[in-house]
Amino acid sequence: MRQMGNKAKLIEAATDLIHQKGYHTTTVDNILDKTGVKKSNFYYHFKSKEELALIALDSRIEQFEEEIINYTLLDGSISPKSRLKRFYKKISDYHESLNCERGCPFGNLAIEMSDVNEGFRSRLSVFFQNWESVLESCIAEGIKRGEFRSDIDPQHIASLLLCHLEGAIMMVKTYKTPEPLSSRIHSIMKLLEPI
Amino acid sequence: MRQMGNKAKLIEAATDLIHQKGYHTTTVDNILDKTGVKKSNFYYHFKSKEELALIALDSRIEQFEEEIINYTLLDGSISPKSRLKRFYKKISDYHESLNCERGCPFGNLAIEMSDVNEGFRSRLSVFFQNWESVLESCIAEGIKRGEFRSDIDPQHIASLLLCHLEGAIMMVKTYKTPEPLSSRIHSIMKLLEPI
DNA sequence: CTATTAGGTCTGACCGGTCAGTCCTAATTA
DNA sequence: TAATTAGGACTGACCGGTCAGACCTAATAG
Repeated sequence: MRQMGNKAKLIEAATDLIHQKGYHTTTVDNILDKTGVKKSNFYYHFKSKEELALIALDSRIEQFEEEIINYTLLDGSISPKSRLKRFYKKISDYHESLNCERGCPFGNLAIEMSDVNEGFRSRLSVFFQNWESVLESCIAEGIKRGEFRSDIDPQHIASLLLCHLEGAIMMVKTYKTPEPLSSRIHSIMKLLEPI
Repeated sequence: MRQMGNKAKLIEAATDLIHQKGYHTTTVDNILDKTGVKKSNFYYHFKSKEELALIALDSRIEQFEEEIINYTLLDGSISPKSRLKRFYKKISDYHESLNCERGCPFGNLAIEMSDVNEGFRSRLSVFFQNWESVLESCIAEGIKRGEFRSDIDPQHIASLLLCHLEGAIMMVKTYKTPEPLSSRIHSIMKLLEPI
C-alpha cells in the first residue's frame, strides 16, 4: 500500500463504504471525509458518483475472482469436494470476521440496484453467471469422480448452491449469527453425496 | 377497500413504494404524491417516516402469513409435499407477475436495514425464524409420511430451503428471468426425495 | 541558460435542488 | 365537539455537481 494517489484512495473508500451502507446512502461527502480528498478533486477523477461506484464494483469483482474463486473452486490440485468445502469455509470465515454485518457486497448491490440502474444490473448478472459456471464445472468434475450424486444436472445444482449461499449470507446479516451459513455446509455436502 | 381513510392509504402506499424502491429512496413526498395526502396530515398520523415504514412492514408480514403461508405450508388438507410445491408455485408466480422486478419485500428490507436499524432487523429476524419453523414442521411431517428423506434434520432443511428461496428471488431480480426460482423447484424436490 | 508552454492534479467557494420534519390556520366530518 | 383533513409556508441539513483558478513538473523554444 505505497503512496496511493487520490484516485486509488477514492476507489478503495467507495468500495468499502458501499459494502457497508449501500450505494444510495453512501454520499460523496462520506467518501471525501474518509479519504481527505476534496470534492473538486473527486470530480476531476470521476464524472459522477455513479461512475466511481461502477469502477469500484469492477475492481471488487476482479479481486474476488482472483483471491477467492481461484484459490478454492478453481484449485485443480485438490478434489472437487475439497474445493467446495474450502470455498464455503472461506466465505463463512469472512462473514464471521465481519461480525455478521455488511452481507455480500454483490448481493446487496444486486438487490439495491437491479431495478434502477442497468449498468449495475448487467455487471452483476454477468458476474453471478460466471460464478455459477465455475461452480457447475466443479460439480460436474465431482460427479465424474463419483464424489457427488449424478442424478441432477450440475448446472441446476450450481444454481441451487449459489442462490442458497446468497440467501444464507442475507440471513447471517439478519439474524446476526454465522449459523445459517457455517452450520449448514455439512447438510449441503450430505445432499450432494452419491445416492 | 371502500372509503379508505388517509392513514390506511398512507400505509398501503408506503408498503408498495418501499417494496419497489427500498426504504431510503422512498421519500415522504413520494408517498404524499401517490396518495394525495398533505404533509401535515401525514405527521398527524405518524410521528416519522420510520414509524410508518415499521407499521407498513408489520402489515405486510401479517398479510403474507395470512394469504400465502396459511394457504400453502399450513394447509392440512393436502400432503406436506403438495404443500411445499404449492408454496413454491405461488411465490414463483408472484414474481413472474411482477416481471421479475422488485424482489422479496422482506429480503430487500433485511439487506437494506439490518445493519442500520434494529427495529427493522428484529422484526424481520422474528418473521424469518417463524417462516423457517413452519417450513420445518412441513418437512418433519413429510419425513414421517415417507415423502422426504429422513437422514437430515428437518430444521436444517428448512433453513436451506428458506435461504435458497431468498437467494433465488435475488437472482430472479438480477437476471430478470423467473428461471432461478421456477425451473429449480423440480431439482429441490428431487434432493428431498427419500434415498 | 532562460522563458514559455503544456498537461496533470488539486482547491475553495458556490450552485440549485431535495430531504425529513415543523408550524399555523381554516375547513370538514363523524 | 373532537377527530380529521386541507393548504401552504418554512427550516436547516444535506444532496450531487460545477467552476475559475492555483500549483507542480517536464518538455520545448529562443
